[in-house]
Amino acid sequence: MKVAHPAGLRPRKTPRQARSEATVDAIFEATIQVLLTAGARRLTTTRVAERAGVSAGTLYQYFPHKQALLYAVLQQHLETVVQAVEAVCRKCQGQPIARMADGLVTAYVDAKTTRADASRALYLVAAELDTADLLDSISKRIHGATAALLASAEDATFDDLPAVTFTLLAAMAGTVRTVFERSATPHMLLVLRTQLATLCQAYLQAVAAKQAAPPVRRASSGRKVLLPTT
Amino acid sequence: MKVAHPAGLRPRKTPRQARSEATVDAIFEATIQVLLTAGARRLTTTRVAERAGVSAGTLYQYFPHKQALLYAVLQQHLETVVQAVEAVCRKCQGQPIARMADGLVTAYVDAKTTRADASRALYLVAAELDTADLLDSISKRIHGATAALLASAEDATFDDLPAVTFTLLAAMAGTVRTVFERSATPHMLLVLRTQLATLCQAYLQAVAAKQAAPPVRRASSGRKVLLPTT
DNA sequence: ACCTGAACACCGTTCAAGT
DNA sequence: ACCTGAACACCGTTCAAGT
Repeated sequence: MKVAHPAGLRPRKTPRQARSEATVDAIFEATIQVLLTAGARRLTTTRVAERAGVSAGTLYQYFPHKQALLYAVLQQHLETVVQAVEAVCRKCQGQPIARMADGLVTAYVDAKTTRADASRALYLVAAELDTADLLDSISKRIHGATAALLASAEDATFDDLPAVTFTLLAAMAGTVRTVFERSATPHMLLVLRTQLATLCQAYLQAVAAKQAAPPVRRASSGRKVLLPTT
Repeated sequence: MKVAHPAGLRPRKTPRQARSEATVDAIFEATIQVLLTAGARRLTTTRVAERAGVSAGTLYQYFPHKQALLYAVLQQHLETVVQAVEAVCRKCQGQPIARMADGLVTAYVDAKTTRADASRALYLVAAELDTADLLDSISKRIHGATAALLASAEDATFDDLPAVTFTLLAAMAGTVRTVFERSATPHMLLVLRTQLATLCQAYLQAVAAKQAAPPVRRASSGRKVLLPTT
């Protein structure tokens, strides 16, 4: 995958030989390891270089400064999340909004759960970086995919699609983040999955401008019947 | 307000004379100023001391390390938020859930908006700190107040009150945070207020176990009529 | 091409000496 | 009691010298 790097955060040189490629991989892996074992505050370039088995100078041959290194690691992680969201957006095209909400929540939580510890470490690291542009570009891709998904809903249209998409994603991302930042217990993760799905479904149904076809039975109380969280 | 400080983050000494009290105030204010003008990464103890007009040694007389200083500033900000939430929880006792949702969202967003720039700076700073215990204690107070509020709802009860409270708050806090972290435009703030209120109302109505009295008219489509966001 | 490691500037933190 | 500022350890970053 080719990504535009903002000025100053571009890796210093691209490895052209097998040896240097191995070096970069080692530095990369070492960064995650140090992050996980020593924590964000004790992550020093010296420590990373040592763990990767190279000298400090070598590290700086590939990354102009510590920020660029962390940026690269963060970028890889976010790329995983984006691709998971994009995949689910393709998969759920044209389905009812309840299924879309389920799909998005599942994709998002899964993507974070696979490397929950790294996720947590990276949330912390992200703050020490100038990540505005990276987050912007990632957000735009997620926003685009999600807006297209919602527009294709079988049972609803939305008056203000950008605002709805924006809010839905901010709520999802924010809720997941809030939970993961406090090293989530398995129980919290379970609650998160079911409740967040309910929340997203409820929101989408509340702001739906029309329901093209009513494929969802209603309970006598008048409350919505929510699809099961698959 | 008296707050328990976790071991190691306690201010080193309590000012007992007018002179030293002024010193601490100056350090405190200088920290926020440096945070706002220089940013989190360029916030150094030297810079703070300089801006406060004291020597580095003096700063370390009151705070055992940089973390403790930032911790104190963060703590003050969070205290403001908690008190705003607690106030609105008292005010909305016994009202319908739609009004509660509105009240909570308004209180939360207002609390963040009053010092939006400091808020943003502090989100960044929080990551460099060991804030688990502080956030835990703040969360518990907010959770307690909110759970009590929801339990008093005029038109609903909840099967799993802790899970509902937990999710509602994580969604609110997370959404607000996500928006504020990208220096929110006035337009985004407006969208945030209205949409987040809708989202919280929709969620609470979706998980309400019963509606004691139906004071809310229903639209012919079967969708909920949401109370206006005051 | 790629790597090393001594060297430099700067930051967090301390402490003996001042008022 | 409170404050100063020189001093120390450590970290980010560089660069001349090696293979």
